[in-house]
Amino acid sequence: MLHVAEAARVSVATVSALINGTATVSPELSARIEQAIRDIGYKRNAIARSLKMGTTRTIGLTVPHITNPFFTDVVSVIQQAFDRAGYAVMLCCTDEDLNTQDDQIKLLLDRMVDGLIVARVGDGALLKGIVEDANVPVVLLDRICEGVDTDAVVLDNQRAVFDAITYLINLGHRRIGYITGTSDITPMHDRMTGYREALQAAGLPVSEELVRSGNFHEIDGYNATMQLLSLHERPSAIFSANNPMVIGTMKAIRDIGLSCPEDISVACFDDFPWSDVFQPQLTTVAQPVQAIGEQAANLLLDRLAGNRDAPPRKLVLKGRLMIRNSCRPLGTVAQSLSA
Amino acid sequence: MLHVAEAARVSVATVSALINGTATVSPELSARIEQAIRDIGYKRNAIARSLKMGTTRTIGLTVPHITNPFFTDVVSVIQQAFDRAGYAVMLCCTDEDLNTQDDQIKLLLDRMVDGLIVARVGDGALLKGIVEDANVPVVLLDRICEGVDTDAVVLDNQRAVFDAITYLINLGHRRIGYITGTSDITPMHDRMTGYREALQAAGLPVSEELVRSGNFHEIDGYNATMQLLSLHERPSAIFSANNPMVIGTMKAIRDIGLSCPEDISVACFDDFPWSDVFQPQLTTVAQPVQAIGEQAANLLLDRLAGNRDAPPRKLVLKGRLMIRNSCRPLGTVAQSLSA
DNA sequence: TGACAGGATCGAAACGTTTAGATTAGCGTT
DNA sequence: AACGCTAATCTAAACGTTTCGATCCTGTCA
Repeated sequence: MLHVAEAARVSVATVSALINGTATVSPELSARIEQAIRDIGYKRNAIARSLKMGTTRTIGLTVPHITNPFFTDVVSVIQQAFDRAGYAVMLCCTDEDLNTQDDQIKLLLDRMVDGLIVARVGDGALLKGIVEDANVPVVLLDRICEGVDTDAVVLDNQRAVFDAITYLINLGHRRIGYITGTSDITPMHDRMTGYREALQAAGLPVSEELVRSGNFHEIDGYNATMQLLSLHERPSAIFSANNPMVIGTMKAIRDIGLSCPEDISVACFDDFPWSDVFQPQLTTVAQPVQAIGEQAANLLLDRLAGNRDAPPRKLVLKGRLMIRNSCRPLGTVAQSLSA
Repeated sequence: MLHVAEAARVSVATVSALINGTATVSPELSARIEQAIRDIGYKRNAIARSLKMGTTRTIGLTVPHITNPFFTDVVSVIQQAFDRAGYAVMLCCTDEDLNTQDDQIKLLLDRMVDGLIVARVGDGALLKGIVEDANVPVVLLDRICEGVDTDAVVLDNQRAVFDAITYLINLGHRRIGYITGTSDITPMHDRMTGYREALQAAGLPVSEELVRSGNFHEIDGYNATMQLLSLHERPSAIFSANNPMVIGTMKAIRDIGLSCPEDISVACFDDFPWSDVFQPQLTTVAQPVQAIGEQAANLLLDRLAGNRDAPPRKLVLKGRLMIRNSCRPLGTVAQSLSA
């Protein structure tokens, strides 16, 4: 900018005034300055501007795994929303690791992001500190934190799983295997609650041997399924509470020589774009990814627009059971239901 | 930092020296400073540091669509690599739009990213300017630019498609539909060349009616497939040169009442994690995503480490044909091959 | 004609760092 | 006792903006 000012024979203050439109500058100086800008190829340095203004027009976004299609979609929506609003987004993947998450959030804060959208991992102790220090607005995505009072958009996980399990029960399934992620995050906890409640509501026992947990990866789903399938009395259906893990479930079923839905029914949380075109067409609980992403972006943009003091808002969206053909009715349906 | 300095009764220079280890500071001052840092909860402002140092330890990454599984995976790998190296990554999705891409790259440069990884869109005129102005190192990903002389990592697209089409031909297919993306980017161009050459090598005609192009989205694949399937003499196999479009292809096949591979064989570019577990198990050309991401990251990290003057390096990796069960041999194989 | 309002322009401080160079203190040599 | 050397510390400028308040000019009005 100094060079521009010199070339146009004006002060830097005038250049700044013209660029930002913060004061009127005469036509002739404007012309000179604009010419100089073109000649020099000047571009305003956003870092210097950020330092002075105290705002970076950048937000931080952390998710556990970007390869999980649910997060992929949400990230995509959020990215677009902030792009439209003229914000850049720094993306971090925490790989479901608490320390990684802490490091990344610190890194983002060091870089003076204006806001944070976090699909958190672990117990959120650091997050609590951040929110309370209240330097930047943060919105929680998908997963909320007990002690942390801030904006959030989540799914009614309990209800969604309740409905899915109830659907399986109505098909005649009595032994329903359940594969969960680590239970220290709310969605996994709530989904598990939905599972238990559905069984209880149907008067069925909750057998611990039917519940397995893994760390969200395909391999974990594979191992969990292997265990379920080698039970003395194996389940007739399996519900996987997480999207990548269900791939592992399907591989395990294949490797053990069974087929779905003939030998075993499968349903899972989170939809895939290809669910209704490959066989078996998976019955899933679809999250409204578009809405989730947009709402999260809107909540944060609203705070960034200056609405800092409004009380925390918590949006709870509804999942939708997408019934396809990966779950089959058991022969005993009629009797079981009438029993 | 000023506050820390005051609290510890030292100068800011000493605080800086201690934090960065750029000079020795006596044990007693160190203790006082560290205490003050803890008391105040001081965190270094990365923006101010960036301004002074001229480096942000942030890189920009632009891809056309993050929801394309190929890019999802590559982004994930790149993100991890830079995370390990202490860099943040700003992610932009250009949505296959040239103007969007230009805007985003400008935005990234304004923010003084230290480097750029670009899976480009369009003819790359702006990119050429950027690379030539040589302020920041850029590595091209997946797609190269004619006039732009910079680091790049790409696939041998031509060979990969040549092999895939040859495979179909060996199965006995003679009319092979081909669905491409817009041909202004190198991979699409090269893949198309591979298609033509494979046909020519087998002495088959290249019929323009069998070639359809779309804009990379599922719906484009759907429409293109619909057109191919309504041809007077419809193809016995379809190859989709892009990953999301093949979903559209499968939907079109389903909607028209055909099935794969019984009525029509399908293969495509880019692998899916679930390819070998759902039916039909798609035959695909798998790109080495892990290697691509790592190589791209390494090329850029090497430049960032100071190796600015080395000549541009272009890495060409090989695809791998993953043969599954979505392509069936035609009855006429024996005769055709011996003919 | 002189005072003054108002618009255009400018000078300089500030944002929070890093760092070159100056200063100081301590200590062994001669 | 004077000297020089080294290590520790400090002062102040610089990075590229924004912005407050000051200055300058022009024209209007009494």
